[in-house]
Amino acid sequence: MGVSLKDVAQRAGVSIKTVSNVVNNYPHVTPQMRAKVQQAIDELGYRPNLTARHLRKGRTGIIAFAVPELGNPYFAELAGAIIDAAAQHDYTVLVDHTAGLRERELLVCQEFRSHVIDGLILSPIHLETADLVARQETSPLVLLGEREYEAPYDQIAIDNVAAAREAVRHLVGLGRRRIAFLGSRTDRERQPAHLRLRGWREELVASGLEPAETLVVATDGYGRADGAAAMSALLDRGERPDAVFAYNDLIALGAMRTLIERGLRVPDDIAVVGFDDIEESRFGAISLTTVAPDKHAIARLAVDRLVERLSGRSDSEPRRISPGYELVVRESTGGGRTAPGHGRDPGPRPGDDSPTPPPA
Amino acid sequence: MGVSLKDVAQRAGVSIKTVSNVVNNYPHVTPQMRAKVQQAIDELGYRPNLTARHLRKGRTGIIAFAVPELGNPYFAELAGAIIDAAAQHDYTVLVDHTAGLRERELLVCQEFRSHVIDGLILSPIHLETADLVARQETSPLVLLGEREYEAPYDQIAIDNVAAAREAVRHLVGLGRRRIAFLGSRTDRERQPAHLRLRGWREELVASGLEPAETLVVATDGYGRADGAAAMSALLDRGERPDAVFAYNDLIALGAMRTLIERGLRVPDDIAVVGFDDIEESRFGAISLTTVAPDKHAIARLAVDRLVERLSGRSDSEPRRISPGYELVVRESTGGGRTAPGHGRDPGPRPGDDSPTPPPA
DNA sequence: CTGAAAGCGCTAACAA
DNA sequence: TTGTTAGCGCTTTCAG
Repeated sequence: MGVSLKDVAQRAGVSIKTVSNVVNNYPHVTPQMRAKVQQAIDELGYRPNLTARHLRKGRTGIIAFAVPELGNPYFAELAGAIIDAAAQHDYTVLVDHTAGLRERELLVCQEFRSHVIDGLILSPIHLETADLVARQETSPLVLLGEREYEAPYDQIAIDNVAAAREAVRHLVGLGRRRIAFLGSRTDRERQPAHLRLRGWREELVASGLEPAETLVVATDGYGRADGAAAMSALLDRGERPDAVFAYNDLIALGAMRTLIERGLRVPDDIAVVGFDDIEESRFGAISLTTVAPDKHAIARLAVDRLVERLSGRSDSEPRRISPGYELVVRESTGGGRTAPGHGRDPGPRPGDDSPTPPPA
Repeated sequence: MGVSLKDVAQRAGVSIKTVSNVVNNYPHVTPQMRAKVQQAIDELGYRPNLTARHLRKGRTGIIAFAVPELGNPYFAELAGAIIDAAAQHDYTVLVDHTAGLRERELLVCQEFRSHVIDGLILSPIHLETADLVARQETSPLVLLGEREYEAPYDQIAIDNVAAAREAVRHLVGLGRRRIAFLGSRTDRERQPAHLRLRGWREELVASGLEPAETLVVATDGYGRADGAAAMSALLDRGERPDAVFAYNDLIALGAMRTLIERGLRVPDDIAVVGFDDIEESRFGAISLTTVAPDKHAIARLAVDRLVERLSGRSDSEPRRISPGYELVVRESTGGGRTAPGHGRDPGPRPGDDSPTPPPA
């Protein structure tokens, strides 16, 4: 086995407590004592057993971040931001993915590494309010993502309806009239409130246009292939939209690929808007207009909220917090061909951080 | 504090051991005893404290995977594969990123979460052989990535030189003569063996072409913006390559973006080849020809190797293992416009799994 | 400023 | 089949 405090103490001829003091940088240790102990530590190659420390202290300094799919750049980018935000508070992040399976989402939020992770940030897809309400685990949980829950947990999400409406408004402003929505869900379970779809509907109505259900295409997943397939399906059944608003960037990118393959011009024939602002969207042959949630704000808010609860500094009511977002106009809707990654960072619009009626 | 075994035992009126037996599904427990205990567990909402279990057992079931940047889809995709592979062995993965900083790479491989992670899979960039040799930490380490080390650790990496040569050969076979390399490093430290660059050089020479150093462009990082900048720099200094081989897909994608912005046609004017086969490469307006390492094989091999050492089943010599790869020809080099994601999965070529001279 | 001892919650001998 | 008990390595009172 490894070298323990006891071994070091023996070697240095001091008590275990003294070694502990040195290891933990306890201030009141005489320099010569410190030196002596340090030497023993070095000689033996001692490294503290964090597991034991965790057991003793009742916390580990590890938080988990669970996403549907790491292969989706949005979540990968978000994970990176969360790792950084957590590091600022001396927390390490354990990233897991649920593969978009309800079962795994349940597992993660119920009994995942109990007592090993201090808290959890979860971006669910299939979880229902009831699942959350039935949650046994007592460690703090912060929810991310598009869905809203009536459960007593903090939720960090941009105003999806407003953002979707802004995207659609942009298309309408461009003179588009037949605007399709790609990425509605096909779950057999009751269709959850789809905020982005609702935004599409509301804005069309507000603009005096009819939200034609024939222009709504469901997808199985949220990837490029799903977007490509959805676009094909739409075209194949004879629909000719003049614009497409996709649930996310990947679906939008897949759809664009299909359009190009079929010889349709973007944005001339069909304009495309996505959602997420993954880096890829800035660099495609045709850069993508998209709703850009402020990922760093989301990460920071989620981690801050979690850490606050962890530190017992806050037992306030759970809140819904809305970080900022902005619509980034690029070539796929006729936006200027600005060099990607340059000259377009006005900063996201300020989010609404004010308390909202607690979800439960 | 939480509910412990003792609490449950008390409640059920049995000993602590009996509860432990139930929790661990120890077979020899009478059904009625099991039921009684289970009831107490449910009533109290008991969940085992894994930290205590870890301390007792000396292992945690957690392995770490450290990559330079999660924002790079290659690493995100690989992380997903590793999480899945680890789950098969009942291991959980803690993903961390080093932000491409040498300091963080050192930290991760030296004292990262000591005794909390059972082992580490690391994809380094800046680490030197000497760093590895000086490593104190005794937990198993498996290395991934392009660099080769003379250190006593398992290394999983495709044959980068051969793969690069195959990519260049493909371009030469297309009649290209002025083939640029994008993504050489600009580190102030001594330039490490750059296998892909070496492959470029070797293949050009073998083809009777001269590897013109003016066609090699260094980049600061490995992202799309770096690729775009490198391509711009090359064109700005008046070079007119007829093909580009990039260190990775992101650089290739960025370069393509620049070419399109400047009105150059891909592949007609300039053909482009990348490396990594990230999903994005299949779905761009112009799909990207690329070297596709077998990510799932890499993940599986890395995890298997680590788990083997963890279980003490193997204290064999560290090995270099080369998983398979394949060159996927797509539109950026004039490949047929096959629908993305379809009809092109002959499976990677078999890798060389035979033992090679141990790295140390 | 340093030492002795208790105990975090669990597992695994060993006993009964 | 179930109970008792001794630690895993650490932090933390409480004395000295």
